Amino acid sequence: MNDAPPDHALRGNVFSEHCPSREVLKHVTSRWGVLLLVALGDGAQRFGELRRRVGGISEKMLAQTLVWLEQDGFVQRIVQSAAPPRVEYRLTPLGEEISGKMAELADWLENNLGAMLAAQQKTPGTQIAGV
Amino acid sequence: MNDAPPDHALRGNVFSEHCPSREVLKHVTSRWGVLLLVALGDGAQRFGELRRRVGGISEKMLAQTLVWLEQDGFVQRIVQSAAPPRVEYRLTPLGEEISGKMAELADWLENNLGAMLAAQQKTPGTQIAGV
DNA sequence: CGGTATCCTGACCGATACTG
DNA sequence: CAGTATCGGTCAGGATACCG
Repeated sequence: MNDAPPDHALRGNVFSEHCPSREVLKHVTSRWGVLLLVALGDGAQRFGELRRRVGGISEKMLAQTLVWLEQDGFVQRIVQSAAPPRVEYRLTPLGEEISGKMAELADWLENNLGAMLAAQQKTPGTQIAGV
Repeated sequence: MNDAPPDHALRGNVFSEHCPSREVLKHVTSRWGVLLLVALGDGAQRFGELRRRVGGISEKMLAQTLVWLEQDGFVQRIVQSAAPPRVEYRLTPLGEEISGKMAELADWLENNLGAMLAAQQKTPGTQIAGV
């Protein structure tokens, strides 16, 4: 098939309230979406592997988030057998791209965590009470 | 005073459930956090400007998200006057970096939106691996 | 203009139990 | 192992009203 759709035919605008890109943005930046995309960047992995790797995720949210990412075209679900259920999740080419970006973000965050924690401890010039 | 070389002294791990990086990640990937960081990438802007630019944001969440970003050290709040209140928000050097990454993400998303919408309309493609 | 405080809803999300 | 179903809590987030 001609799997090169006209990406240029349509351009989103995340600043526009009703742009469909908002929905995708919501999925990839969701609490677990970003972590799953980064984790899958290392290659196809099984349900249980992902569950163990992403600290704190519940089965429900793992399944839910994988569905989102699959529907958006970032992840492909591959059933390898059925006797003992064996399912793998792997990034699509589209998913590889966004995974790379999220990995960059995560990596930068991990490296600069010190600076942020330092910032958090400084006396806020304008503090809002009760936040 | 100069007892702060924290950047390399501490490295986070987003996969770890209780790592403080999770909190920062939550802020920057929050519904409005990513959009505000991208918007502020164009330069310092006022409250009302941001409100108008980011479609759908409420005053409460604008203020709230700005507080988060300020506390994490990404945004600086600058009061220029008090007669007619004039407040500007601008990225710190730290904020510039992460803003750039989020802008890349948003840009990629906008450009590839067509591919994602196409994926969403296809029948869920669970594959039986003949690999 | 640039916020702040309060109330309220809905969704995200976790815990648990159950299925194939 | 890989989920699905259900219940319920917490909290992001919206609406409104008010202040400097």
